[in-house]
Amino acid sequence: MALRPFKTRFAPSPTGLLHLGNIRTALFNYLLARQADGTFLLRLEDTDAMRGHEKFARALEEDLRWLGLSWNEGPEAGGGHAPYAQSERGHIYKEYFAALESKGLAYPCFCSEHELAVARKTALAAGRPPRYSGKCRALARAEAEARFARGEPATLRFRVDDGRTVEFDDKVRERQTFATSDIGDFVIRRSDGTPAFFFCNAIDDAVMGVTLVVRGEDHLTNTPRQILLLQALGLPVPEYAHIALVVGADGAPLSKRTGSRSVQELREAGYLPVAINNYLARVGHTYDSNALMSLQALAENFGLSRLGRAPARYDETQLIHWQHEALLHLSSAEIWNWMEAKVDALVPSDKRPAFMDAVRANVTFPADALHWAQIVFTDALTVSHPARESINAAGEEFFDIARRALEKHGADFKAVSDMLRHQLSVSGKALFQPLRAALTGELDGPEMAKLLPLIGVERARNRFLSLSEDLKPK
RNA sequence: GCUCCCAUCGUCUAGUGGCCUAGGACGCUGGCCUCUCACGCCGGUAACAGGGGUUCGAAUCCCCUUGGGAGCGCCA
Repeated sequence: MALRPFKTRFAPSPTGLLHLGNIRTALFNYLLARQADGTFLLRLEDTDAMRGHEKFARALEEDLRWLGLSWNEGPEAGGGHAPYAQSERGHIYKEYFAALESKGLAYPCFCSEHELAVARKTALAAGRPPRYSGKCRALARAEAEARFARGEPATLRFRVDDGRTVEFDDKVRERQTFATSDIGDFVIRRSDGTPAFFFCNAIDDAVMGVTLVVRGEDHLTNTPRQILLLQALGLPVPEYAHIALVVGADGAPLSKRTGSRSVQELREAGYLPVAINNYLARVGHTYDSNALMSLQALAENFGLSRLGRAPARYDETQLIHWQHEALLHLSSAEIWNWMEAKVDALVPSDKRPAFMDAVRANVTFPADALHWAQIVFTDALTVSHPARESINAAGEEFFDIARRALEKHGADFKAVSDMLRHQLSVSGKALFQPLRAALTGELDGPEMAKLLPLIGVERARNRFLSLSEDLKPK
């Protein structure tokens, strides 16, 4: 085979939102292409018009771009193999159907769906693999044409002869051997004339010059069929790498039940792309370094040989770890940008740097930032149960003195707490906890010395005042 | 049911016959720092699924069992 430029691809079907498993496959393909300075191709597998929706295609492209997984061939990016949506490539598949038929490698099958379903069921019940019987294999050409003429629907089946083996070297799983007798004749064109997924997928990979297909392990047993198809057509066969699937915390396939979320949901929750990429690149794959890496570094150090072969579990606590790491690397401007408009509206522009400085170590998601912004810059205060207990334990006098300290020293937290310490002879927890509780409604959070000036004397004073009122014996 | 794949701390993993009294990361946890939480630093907890072989020697090789995953469609 002539040396062809390195090309990987991601070929999702736009029938729903992208989830972590999909994205991981996309990431690996992207990383490999980038590492080899090759091409990362995006193709939309929308063969089934009923389920493939334009809006999902757009969402998927947006997700990919957001993660930084830009494709250099495909929709919008262009390239020499357009169109990149299978729904628009019918004429290409048609040619290959014809080629196969003329070589006698494919034949029409008039078996009804119902008939096949029954056969499958009985085979299963009898402990046999549910393969196609080959009933229409030997149909005379004349008979087939007569039935066509009568308007009988037929699928087109690819002929797979028994007694051969198909072998290939999987880049992750190494040598794979399959017996053709385990495969059986399979449908490549549905009775409504649309091409089957298997078929388009293989043809497009070959025709588009894909040299390495990295996909989920669920496609492993599809591979020999596709190889047979490509060989029959004299098309180049790409190399394959089948990666283990990601499963949920319970070891079962990933689902919403097990906490898996769509990329869109993760984005909305405020996860950073670099966090997601670093996490995903380490699920079932390992790097020497535990540091946060850019896509470039992730690509440079990626290796199919460093991939595990067992299904890996999705673990959100590790995703959150990478989110923390990612946050640490952001500049103030970037953090500010990351926090949402809601936060923006609450924080006076001259207080932004101080607010960011005070709060950033305590923030994992924009929602956390919003929470602190509300505490600091709005009058309303929700007091948590433990904070309330701490306040009650401190008592009325505590907050009277706190108020006076504030009036005397202003928003100087150290001076305020010192005054309380001396006048009430309290220190440590008994001193600081009620102060924090009264001022923020929480028992933990950013440094008070930083928060108090932001809250301001007026608002702080009101909080102390209203507590003194509440706690006054009736 | 049949075929294929897989199996190291709770999780992601390092480990390819002696360097393993099994290493790292996340989590959890003790300490320091400290008003708290977080950050940071220093510790700790915790695994070779089970059973047979092979070998001077096995996490590493073989077999069986168990467990998990995938496929067997006119789904993608």
